[in-house]
Amino acid sequence: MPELPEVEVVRRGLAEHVAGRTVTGAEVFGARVTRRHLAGPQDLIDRLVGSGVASAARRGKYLWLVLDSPDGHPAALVIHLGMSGQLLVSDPGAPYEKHLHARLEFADGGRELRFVDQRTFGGLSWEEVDDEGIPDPVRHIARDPFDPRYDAEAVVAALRARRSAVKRALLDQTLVSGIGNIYADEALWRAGVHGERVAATLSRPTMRRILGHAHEVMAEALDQGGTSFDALYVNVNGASGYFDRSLSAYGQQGRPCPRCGTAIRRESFMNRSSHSCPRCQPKPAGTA
DNA sequence: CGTAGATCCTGTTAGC
DNA sequence: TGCTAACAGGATCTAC
Repeated sequence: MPELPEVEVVRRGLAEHVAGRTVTGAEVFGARVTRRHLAGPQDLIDRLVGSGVASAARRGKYLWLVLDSPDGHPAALVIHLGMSGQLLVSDPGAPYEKHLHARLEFADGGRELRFVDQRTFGGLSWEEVDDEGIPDPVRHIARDPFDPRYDAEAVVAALRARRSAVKRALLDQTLVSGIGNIYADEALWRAGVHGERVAATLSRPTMRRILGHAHEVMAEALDQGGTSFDALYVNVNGASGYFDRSLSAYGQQGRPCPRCGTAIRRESFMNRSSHSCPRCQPKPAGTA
């Protein structure tokens, strides 16, 4: 599942393969993938064709291509991969993938960019950007731990202001971005904190430690090219990452905790699965 | 505003 | 063997 490290791997692929090129053709299949582009697929195509791609940017799990539009107004093609979205750099004429939703052709006639998404939780939209270069729908997303202007102490305070479970707070992209279910479970395991503890009841140092582990585990995953275990996530060349071999808690139910040997448990929380060590991460009192 | 829960989607897997 | 149900989960929406 694409969380920050996986999205960053894709961003780097776009910077390498797409930046500096000019869009000369675009095709969108179906309307769902452009549902966030309210003016519809044809309007999106019209805006893209003729635009130059200046660079590839990211905040949290949001990704965008910075465009040099013909009219000179700063704009971006915002891409969210959702759960199963992939960006592929493909040879023109390669057979269409089953869940191909959009493709972009470039002036140099080289490899094209394809958006493939099995579940279509992801999508594409053309957006104006503000004077800091942030596209409209990304403005409410908090800075992620890799942002040079990330303020760890401010995030600690924001999380500790919440009365909800600390895992829910970690997954709230308006407080800190980039963390999804996998890295939330891993960070909480490393910190030895159960995700159902109320955020506001955790000490400042504990919250600092959880966030530090989140940053650290995502950095390690990025080094290994991201996490993937069902081939849904791939980078722009179609290759998967290897970080799933390094997971300690997520998806490890029944396996021994790498720290104490107790079997990792799996629980349902927020309509998702949560994984933790019963010994290292005791549940707070009063939870079933 | 904060909080909690439902919802979108489809391929794969578990269980009867 | 063949069917149904559960499962994966990021972001948004609704209700309170």
